[in-house]
Amino acid sequence: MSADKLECLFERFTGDSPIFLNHDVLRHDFIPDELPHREDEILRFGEVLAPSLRNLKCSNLFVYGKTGTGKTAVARHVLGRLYRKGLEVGRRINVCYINCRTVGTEYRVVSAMCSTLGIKIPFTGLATAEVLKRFKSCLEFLGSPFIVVLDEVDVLVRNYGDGILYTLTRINEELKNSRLTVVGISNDLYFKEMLDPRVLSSLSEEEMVFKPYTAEQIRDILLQRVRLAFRPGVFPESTLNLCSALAASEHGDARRALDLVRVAGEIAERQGYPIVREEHVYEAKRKIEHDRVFEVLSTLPLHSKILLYVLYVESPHHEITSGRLYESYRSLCGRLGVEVLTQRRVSSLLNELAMLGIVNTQIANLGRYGRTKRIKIKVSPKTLEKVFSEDPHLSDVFHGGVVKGF
DNA sequence: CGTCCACAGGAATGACGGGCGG
DNA sequence: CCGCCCGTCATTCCTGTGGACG
Repeated sequence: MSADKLECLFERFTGDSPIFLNHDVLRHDFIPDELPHREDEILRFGEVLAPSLRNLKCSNLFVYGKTGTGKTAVARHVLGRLYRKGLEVGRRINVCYINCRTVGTEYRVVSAMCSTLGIKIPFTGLATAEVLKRFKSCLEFLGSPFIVVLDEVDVLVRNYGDGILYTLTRINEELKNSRLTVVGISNDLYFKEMLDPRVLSSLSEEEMVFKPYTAEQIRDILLQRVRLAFRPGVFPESTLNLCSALAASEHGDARRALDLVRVAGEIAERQGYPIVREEHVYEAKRKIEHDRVFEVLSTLPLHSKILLYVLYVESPHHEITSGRLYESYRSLCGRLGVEVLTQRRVSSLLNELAMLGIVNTQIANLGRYGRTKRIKIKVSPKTLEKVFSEDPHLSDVFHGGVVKGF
């Protein structure tokens, strides 16, 4: 790119955007003042948590519904309002939102709870029980209510069991001055079956179900955001309708709908169009899918990437058995000068890849010829190639063109 | 009809980097 | 500084399994 073109590019970003008024309202972490078609849910949520304003124990709450049905937005909205109301009447209400997919382990959940109280916790080195002890004594000292929202709590329970939930729901028995309320949010409707009955009964003192949005409801949501986000006349109705229709066909996921709107706008802006057209939406759809997968893949641990590389080379379109995969994996590790993990470990990594939806696996019994797992990759070669070429360990092998024959 | 293949996946254990209290 | 404990990631050891083969 010549310097002049670059200058042009920069110049376009120095002035106000011809497309966007406020790009931020389309981001995931933006919580609008009004959530269309979730008024009832907000009230219910508020009813359950309001007693904290009197420093009373609230019922624990369990929320479930598919992705993009507004669970997180409602929770954060109510939490924010409650917190501000607390300030207004001079009562400290500790609110803590935790996404268990990002936070990941019991230890990190408890330390996140500590950090909303202002306690610094080292990222390793302490027993979880010790961190919990500090949390309890600090909360007891403050004497104020604490509300913790565990978003995607099913992920945590699947990996670590329901021990932490059991501890958290019983913690009130040891607190004299303060109250802990647990709100669990789950995408998985069958999550309840993983819970110990005692945990289930105390966690779901109150329950809410979020239904998917209909196409019309998604349209309303988009309309609200589009008005805030774009300059007048930039985002035509036909484009908006297309976005709602595409999202509604994907189980009424409002988040995906907003992604479509945002990315379509970005594409239009980058290409210098004065309005966002339907073709930009289709392009946005492709880009989102690609970016999502790429993001997941590129943050994978090295050995998982090596496994993907083997799958990419050996059988981009067909299945491979776990035994053959492991053999190829070993030889590639040798070539890369990387230590080789055991078969057992590789098996676990493979299960993680399957969980992420990157590969399909299926156990196959071949009778006399043993039992194996058939593995098939689900990611497009193009995305994989991009991941490999950007990985410091794999780019050499990949760029060297020595794709076959290791 | 029993055997036995070639793995799956659970449990126990170890190495490592790190914080804590004394 | 030391001895101890922790969480995490990996290894080692192990039992389990469905069906083609003999």
